[in-house]
Amino acid sequence: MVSLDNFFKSAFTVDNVIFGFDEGDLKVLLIKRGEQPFLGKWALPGYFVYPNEDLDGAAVRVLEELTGLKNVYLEQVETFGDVNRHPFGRVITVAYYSLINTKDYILKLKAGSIAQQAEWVALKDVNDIAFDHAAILASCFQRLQRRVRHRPLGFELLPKKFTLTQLQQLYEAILQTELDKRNFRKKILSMNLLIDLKEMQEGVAHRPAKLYQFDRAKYEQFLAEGYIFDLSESKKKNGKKVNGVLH
Amino acid sequence: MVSLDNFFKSAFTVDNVIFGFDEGDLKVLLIKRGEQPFLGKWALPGYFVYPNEDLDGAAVRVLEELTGLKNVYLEQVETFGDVNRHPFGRVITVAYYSLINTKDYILKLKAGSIAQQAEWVALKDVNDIAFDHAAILASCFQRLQRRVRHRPLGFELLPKKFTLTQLQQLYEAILQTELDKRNFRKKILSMNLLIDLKEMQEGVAHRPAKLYQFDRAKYEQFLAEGYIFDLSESKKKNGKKVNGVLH
DNA sequence: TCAAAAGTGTTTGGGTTACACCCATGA
DNA sequence: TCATGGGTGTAACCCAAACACTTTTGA
Repeated sequence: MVSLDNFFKSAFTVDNVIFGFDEGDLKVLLIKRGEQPFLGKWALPGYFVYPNEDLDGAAVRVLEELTGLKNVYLEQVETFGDVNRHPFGRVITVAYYSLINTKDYILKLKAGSIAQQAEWVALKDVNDIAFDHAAILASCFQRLQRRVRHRPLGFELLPKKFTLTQLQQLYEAILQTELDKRNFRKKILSMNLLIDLKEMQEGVAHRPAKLYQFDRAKYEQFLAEGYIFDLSESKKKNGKKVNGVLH
Repeated sequence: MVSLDNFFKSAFTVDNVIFGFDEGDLKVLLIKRGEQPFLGKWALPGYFVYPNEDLDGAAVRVLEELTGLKNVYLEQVETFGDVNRHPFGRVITVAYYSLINTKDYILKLKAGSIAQQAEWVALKDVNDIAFDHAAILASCFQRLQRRVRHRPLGFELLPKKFTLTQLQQLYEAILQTELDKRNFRKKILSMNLLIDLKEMQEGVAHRPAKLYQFDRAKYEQFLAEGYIFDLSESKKKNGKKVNGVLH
């Protein structure tokens, strides 16, 4: 039997996939690393978890140090622990993703930060990032795609006031499909989670759209009452619907 | 800036929620701990991850050392890292669950194993277990409940040959609901993932049931073709169906 | 008046639900 | 012959999907 001391030589980090939505594209916030290893390379923001800090706390800290944002949607996804994933020793990393409204975002790069610079990169343009971050990003994106079918998360990525078309474009970006405008509006409005602000877009060169706001209070009330939101769309293959199986 | 050395003083473990199905109940395999901390207390099987071992590998090892089983369904769920969750120092744990057929199971308790004994405990009878294992168990069970709606996992928990009633009882145990017999059979059979073995139950004091087997080859073929299985049942609240929202 | 995006209803098909009685076997 | 669980079909309903034209604004 090995002495337990041999096990207390590891470290762990959190890495945070920060999603934002801008110009019709789903984007991720990447940093240019200001430290070894992978100095100067693009990577997901992340850092070691401090001894007196729990995992969620570390994820919040990483996000806050970089963006100044607190109280945003944050969810743990998966832990990556390949033996040689970090050149400095045994380091496993707990991956989180968060959803922020890019309009709220103010880039904060502290002196001595792990990041030299930070940049929003469209998901499809991400390539060659440090560590196993490509796998982490893929896993988090997949989780987001699933979650968004069952919970009204889209609003986290939009400004307070938004149009239904913006919301639809966001869902299309996340789900990587096209959605039918009329059906989308019917479903979204049937949730009863949108407040019609009785305001209009201004200064657009076409018919202005109505502005809506997410009714967070009502959502939390629904949750408390035990309602389950299932935003799922059915899945098809070759235009043929695949049957559900249970019940 | 702290020296990185300060971070390399932690350890991590895996804990494994091993589900089995027996006598109409969903059960978990618990061990009586043969080591400090929590010596003599019931806990989930788990152990430190060795320096040369990745996380999935450690989960497989823990399972295999205890049950002798390999190649079973195993899925990482969540990582728990509260600062004081382990009395010996900073130890985070990666939680997995696995699904096994209790008929295949042969308890192996090696000398010097971390377990003094092991026992199948019905989910509802689990109480007062070591560490934060209650939270881990809850998280894994929740994951199982979700997964089983979308993937044909039930078969992992049954003997090779089973009856439709056994399968239904299993789903009822996992989902903690009652299911309609006729509708359940219709859906399950419409999956086309069951092989009718043309055999019958024997020695039962009632009309014998047909035996079926899961068609794993066809399932994998379907997966490869991109089919998505959605075994979801709709959710109700007060008998009123809650609308889906997307598309 | 033109371009651009907003906004709006109806029909159809398929899947989910609810529901009750006869069958085969061993005791 | 009785108790026990096995096995089967249909009708109603609801939701998802498909689909096209009019409206409003700024340029």
